[in-house]
Amino acid sequence: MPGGWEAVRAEVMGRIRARIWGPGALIPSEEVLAAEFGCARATVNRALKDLADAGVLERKRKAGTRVAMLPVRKATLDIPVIRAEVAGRGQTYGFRLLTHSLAMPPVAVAARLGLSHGQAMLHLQCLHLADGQPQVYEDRWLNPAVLPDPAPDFAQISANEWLVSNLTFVTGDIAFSAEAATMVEADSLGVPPGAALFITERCTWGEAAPITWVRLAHAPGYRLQTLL
Amino acid sequence: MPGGWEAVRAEVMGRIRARIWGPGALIPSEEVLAAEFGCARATVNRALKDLADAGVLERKRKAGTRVAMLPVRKATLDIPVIRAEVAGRGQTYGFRLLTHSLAMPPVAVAARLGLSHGQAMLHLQCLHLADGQPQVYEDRWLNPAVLPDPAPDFAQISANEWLVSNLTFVTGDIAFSAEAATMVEADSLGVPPGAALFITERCTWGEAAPITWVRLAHAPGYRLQTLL
DNA sequence: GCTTGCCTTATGTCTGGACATATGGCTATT
DNA sequence: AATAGCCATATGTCCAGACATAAGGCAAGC
Repeated sequence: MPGGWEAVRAEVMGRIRARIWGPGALIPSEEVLAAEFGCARATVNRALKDLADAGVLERKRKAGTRVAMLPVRKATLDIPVIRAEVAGRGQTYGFRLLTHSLAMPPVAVAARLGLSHGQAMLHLQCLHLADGQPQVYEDRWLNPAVLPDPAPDFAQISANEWLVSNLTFVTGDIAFSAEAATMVEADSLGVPPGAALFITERCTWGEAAPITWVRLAHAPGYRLQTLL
Repeated sequence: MPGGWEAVRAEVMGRIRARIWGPGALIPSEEVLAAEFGCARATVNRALKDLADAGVLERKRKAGTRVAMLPVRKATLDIPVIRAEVAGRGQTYGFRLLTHSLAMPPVAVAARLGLSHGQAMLHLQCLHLADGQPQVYEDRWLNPAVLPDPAPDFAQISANEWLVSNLTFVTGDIAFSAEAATMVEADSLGVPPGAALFITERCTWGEAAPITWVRLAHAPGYRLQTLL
């Protein structure tokens, strides 16, 4: 039964589907499977690791490999860069800086980034456009300590793009939710106040210091989609 | 410089951060790096593959490995099973079947699943509760062909749970958006009509036949969160 | 009975070697 | 000049063997 690690994965997956190995069941060890499939243990390892990454199997040293009780499906979605997303739809991208100031961040933001709340941050509000139509309203707080001395002109280049191409961030988190449009958002996006908006909220930290907190309010109709 | 493939990954990542290898730059071949780091090529391969999976590198045969121009960050989020999610917060899970009928699906649903629109499907509407409070309004169309002859009693077990533990699905897609609450949703969730709801829409197909289309409307306050 | 520590075992990783496969670029042909 | 075919090369995969590491379970000691 040749075909490489993908064949092994397919065979194992098949047995799980056929309920030869039901949910929670312990499956044979890598060594045994390697002998059965006539391949090296490393090949079985590759296949099982892949299934474990996908959430189908649960592996623990010594305990062995078992079929996940609840097949917690994992989806990988790539965080879109707005310009690329707009360009990908064949529309022309535009961008307008609305406000730009050094101010005290709300406690929630400072706390989230782990900054003392006596620290001023750069506050940017801007609008991303597709073919002239407002697409995303962006509200961003930026740690001034991470910027170079002649600070970039954020009226020319979107803060997001400057950051991704100048600071390779180490860690961060992202959250999605739905919220009613505030007055400002409604006004900027050209929708009635209270309209349902898709919200992306992101925090990123650099090697030592926090970098930025950003909240994106997407115009109605926005869908975040991915394969399972 | 020992330490295994994670050390190699860290070193490579460090050079990218330090802009020794800038965005778009071609980095040395696996063989060269293996010689430099004093390890086997397979170890370098493991490290580079990991960074490629994370979206930091782009690899092509013969062309070599280069630093991604736009570091498209990928986030993996695990699709929650509502019962587990509620239980995980220490709340007691509840579930109410609202309607249950065999009916013609809307064209959009049938088309999405690839069924001829002359085909009747099982239509379920139900409500998921946490400590008695409505959490999620579920609207589901289910292909009756995938059910066993004495169909499960979906008033007792949530369709979602019956499916995940009885049909290991092969493929599917999922989409997230924000929409204003319809009358029915508002009524069921106990929110004003038009409130901003977080919507999850999922399609799943089995080996041969489509299985189900489901739309979940989450009560206000719901956040889908993950690390980058 | 309860705890502590060893011992076995299954997975995780590394090595050094090999072949497979895709593909950019060169070369020879039209 | 345009095109078709070949070749060198970088990645993808595989193998057989080895050691590392975590952790379940058993046994000895308290």
